[in-house]
Amino acid sequence: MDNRRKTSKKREAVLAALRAVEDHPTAETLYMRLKPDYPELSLGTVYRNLSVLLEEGLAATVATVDGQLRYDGRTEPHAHFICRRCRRVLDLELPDTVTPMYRAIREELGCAPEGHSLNVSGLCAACRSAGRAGN
Amino acid sequence: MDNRRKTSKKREAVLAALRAVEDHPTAETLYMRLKPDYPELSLGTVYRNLSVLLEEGLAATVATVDGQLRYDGRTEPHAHFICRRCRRVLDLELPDTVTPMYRAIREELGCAPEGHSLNVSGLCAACRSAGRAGN
DNA sequence: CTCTTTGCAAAGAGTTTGCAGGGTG
DNA sequence: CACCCTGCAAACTCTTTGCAAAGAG
Repeated sequence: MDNRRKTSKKREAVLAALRAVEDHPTAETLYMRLKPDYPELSLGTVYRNLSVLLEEGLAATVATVDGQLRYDGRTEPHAHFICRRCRRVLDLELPDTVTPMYRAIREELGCAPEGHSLNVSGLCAACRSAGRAGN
Repeated sequence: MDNRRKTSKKREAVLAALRAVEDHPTAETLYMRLKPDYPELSLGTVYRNLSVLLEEGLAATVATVDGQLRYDGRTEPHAHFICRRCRRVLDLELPDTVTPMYRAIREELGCAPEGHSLNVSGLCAACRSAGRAGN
């Protein structure tokens, strides 16, 4: 067996599309964005390539929102804000509270932390001002 | 329309089962645990009752692990440790770093935080000692 | 009695997978 | 030219939903 990975235009396109945007798209959103430029692209290929990118550490998952996985092209650890109204996912830049937390977990529980995800939910700024009336 | 909620043995049982355990079961796990005592129970009812309990704030969701939603009977905010090997979800007692974080989010981004979830992943203590050889 | 809850089974939705053909090294 | 990657569509899995019957107030 060979197992070496070959370069693929589609995979590069998926990664580029993921990195090009600030939002945290679903597989289907990525598919729809790429479709105009790659008319023969199929949704299955997007899923397959996303899973390869995750495996290679070039992409990450944020969370499952409304039953759909959200992907992220940024792999440095950072937190997210998930709006309960528009369902947008925003990046949060927060000071690092992780290092001491990891040490505490290791020492008190004997677990070996390797990564984490911090998602804050609520109403984003846009929805706050838009929605004074409803909700 | 009436809309008043009626008490239901099944719903109480679901909540009790959720509170009885330290783990963070899936709907199906709960179903299998309850089945011996409620032989006529159906999986759909578990799902329906879980969603009612979430709505009433009596239960919470932790995260989607391997495509299945994990539920939690504890509703005070707390963090979780998700083992990448045995897929167990453990409670973490961490000092509160949230209050200042919420304020920062509100002031810098204009978002209104309402809740959050913090999940740390890695190897749990049991898997660490068990798995010296593999993985 | 009225409205909610339930069992059952079918429908939905997101994701994965098998296969035959095309692409890359 | 060996093996990976892709399109297509079917298969899978988790969750939701419609309906008629049972249960609660």
